[in-house]
Amino acid sequence: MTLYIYNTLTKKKEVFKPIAPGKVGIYVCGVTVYDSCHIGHARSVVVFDVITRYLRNLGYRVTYVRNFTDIDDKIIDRARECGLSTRELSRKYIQEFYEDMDALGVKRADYEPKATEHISEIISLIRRLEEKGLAYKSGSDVYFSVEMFPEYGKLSGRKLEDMLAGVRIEVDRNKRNPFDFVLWKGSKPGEPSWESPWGRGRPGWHIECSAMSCKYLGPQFDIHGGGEDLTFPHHENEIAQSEGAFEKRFVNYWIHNGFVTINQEKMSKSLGNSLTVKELLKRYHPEALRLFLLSNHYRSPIDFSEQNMADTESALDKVYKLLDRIESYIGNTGVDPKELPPDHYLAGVRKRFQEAMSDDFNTAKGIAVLFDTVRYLNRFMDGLTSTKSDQDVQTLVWGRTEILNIGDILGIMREEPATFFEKKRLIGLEKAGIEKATVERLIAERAQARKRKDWARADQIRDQLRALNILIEDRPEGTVWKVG
RNA sequence: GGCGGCAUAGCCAAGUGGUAAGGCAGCGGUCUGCAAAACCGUUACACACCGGUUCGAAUCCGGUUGCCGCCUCCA
Repeated sequence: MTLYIYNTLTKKKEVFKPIAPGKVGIYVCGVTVYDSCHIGHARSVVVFDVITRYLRNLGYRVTYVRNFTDIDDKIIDRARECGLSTRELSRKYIQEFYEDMDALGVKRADYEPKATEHISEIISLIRRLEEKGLAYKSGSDVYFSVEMFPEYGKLSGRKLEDMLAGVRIEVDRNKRNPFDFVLWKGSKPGEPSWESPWGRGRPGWHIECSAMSCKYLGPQFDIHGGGEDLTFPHHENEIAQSEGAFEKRFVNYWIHNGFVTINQEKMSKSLGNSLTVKELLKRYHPEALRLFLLSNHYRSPIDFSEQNMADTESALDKVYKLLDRIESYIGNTGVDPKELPPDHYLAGVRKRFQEAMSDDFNTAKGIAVLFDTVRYLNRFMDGLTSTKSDQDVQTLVWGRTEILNIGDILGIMREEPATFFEKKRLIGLEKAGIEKATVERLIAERAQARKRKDWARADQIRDQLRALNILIEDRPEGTVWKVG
């Protein structure tokens, strides 16, 4: 199936053609590790996790690189505040990043390079730029000269003249042009630094990505991603550095994800509305967060709100309920899904999902296919009679396989239904501050009342539970409950 | 000021030059001791507004309004 990708560079959806047939090299800008990850970081990481999963599902051999920026001004400032070394601080937040992203079911990248571990690559790249006349030393710093790179601005669609007209950058005397950016920054006493041909210092922000992407993917590769805010200046500068140094096209497809807003407001420290992943994981099932992040197209903004999360949770429950329903029907029949009955609807599911995902990774559309399938299977089960036929069981096994296959790509439906609902209950109890034993005692009591057909008492207990925000559901095999 | 994006039902959100996916919520029904869940049915004076192109546009073009992002560290 033809994969289309919207390319920020051309502002068009293009047919994806890898440089080497069957292989894809992808580099995504990771986080600067000076603070906890927020939901915006999570979106970017989850989106590119799904993109790489999907590329692999299509059969590509993917080399996925996602970096950590572990040295820069913010890290230095923050480390000073915390009384830690920059190394200690960045380690702490890298560990936290992994805790958060593991919980969200994000797979590790193939390479996760850190800037501080690639100083020599960075230095040799800067030297190369210097040799080509694209970089100059000024004071204790080394800058990239944007005027020496005629295509500067091609990614973000800006022209130097235009930008200069509305310049808001304070003029830096060290720079020849206000848009020149630092490649190597001389260090002040007490700052972390490395030896270099220009004296002790540290790399500028942009150069690490040029140096590390080249090391792991070569000077030219297929896909480069990141948040949309990175388009300018970061990615623009990466292009200038890499194409300036190697004189060939750096990246074929640029992918940028949109932002997360909180109740329609931009998330920012000054508004005090940033939501950390760690905090959110206490309130929501990780897969609900993940499904929420994938429910809009990756390039559109997505608004986080209690309401939107509640909707997403209900939607996710619906899929797990179906899986639960299927499992309790088929039991451990050990049916081999290879001997599948003809079912035209189920036969088309995979293709429809692929069509959605191949259209610029349209997860929202793909999720619609998932729910269509859920409805189909629920309807199918409604029509089942009490005599279990092999044919029916096989159809359900097939259906479940298709659901789980979609789940594999989106990174959801990773749990057994029973585990999922149990985890949700625990999160709910935690939020509501209720003991599990209390709930179970009341349900047992109600079961007794129901047994002797004391409906008044049974309903009274149900109301009591409802007051605690516990909702119950009587099934043939017993009563189940959840936190509302 | 420059560049770009978005405006679809109560809410969230896809999509297409030929007359609107999916989710949530609501209502009616089946089911249930009653509920819940699930399913069935139902819910858009037609897709911000005004022009234009077209046999036909919400989908293409131009303009207007509103919202947002980037241009400074930022996913």
